[in-house]
Amino acid sequence: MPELPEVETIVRGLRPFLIGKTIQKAILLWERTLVTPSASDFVRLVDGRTIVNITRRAKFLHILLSPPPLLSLIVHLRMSGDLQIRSIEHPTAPHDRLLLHLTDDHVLAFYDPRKFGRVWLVENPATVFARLGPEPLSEEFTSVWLYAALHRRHRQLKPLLLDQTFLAGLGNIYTDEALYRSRLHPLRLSDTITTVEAERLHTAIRQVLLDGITCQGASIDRVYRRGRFQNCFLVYGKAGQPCSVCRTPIVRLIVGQRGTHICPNCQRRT
DNA sequence: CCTGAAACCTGTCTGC
DNA sequence: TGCAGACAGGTTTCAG
Repeated sequence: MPELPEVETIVRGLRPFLIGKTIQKAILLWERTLVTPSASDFVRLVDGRTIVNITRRAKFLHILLSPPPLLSLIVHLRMSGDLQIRSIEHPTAPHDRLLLHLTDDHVLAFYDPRKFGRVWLVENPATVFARLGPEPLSEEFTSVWLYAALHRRHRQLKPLLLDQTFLAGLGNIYTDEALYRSRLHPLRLSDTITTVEAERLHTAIRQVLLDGITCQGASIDRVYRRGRFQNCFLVYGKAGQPCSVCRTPIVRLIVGQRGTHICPNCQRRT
């Protein structure tokens, strides 16, 4: 489900509600959701801890638990995950995988129909984030960095942009939209991108993510319902519909096993 | 190093 | 109506 803008929206929504709340009891409903530690250690370690902050790194949510030494509760929503606040009258729903009962009679539920989502509880969050590339909305991500990084590799553009060790936060939708906005073909080899093209791609990536956040993400199925960025898609899910620039029908192809949407006229391979 | 395929899962939609 | 098949916003692992 969620890419960077959706996760950012969820974090911003949860932050004012969760900060200051204390965990009274944890219930793990699907064992494989928890990467580390063991279920019994997890339940024991979070019990009685207070949420002091919640932030985002790439597509991970990072919930900080006091007292010191602080523990990091890290969540990746993968394809279908969501974090939802439940009232004590309706504390669970089908597909809930982890419940955190809070002392104010609310429940923080990790809801995840496809069971791909994962949770970590660690002392050092860097162990989970170790391999991630830069944040695309940070100052570290510049067009100069992007050009150099593209030329250090020899890979198809789209799978490279989806690689979280290269750049952290893009997913299938925002990659297609960024490539379309920068008029680059998803199969272009990364080391053939010119300086001007890298500048265009850099601008498009940042702009599409910022637009997504402004719209509070995109809602495509019933899992994530908050956003309206789906109304602004120019290519994703638009196969057969006319390109907004040249009216050529949008084409759907498969790149790196992922559905990929392009304007075959605006996004030439050579 | 790079690519593609398969695996992890469940739900929804389409077409016969 | 029933059923097979395709498809879904992600990531990891493995073979070539």
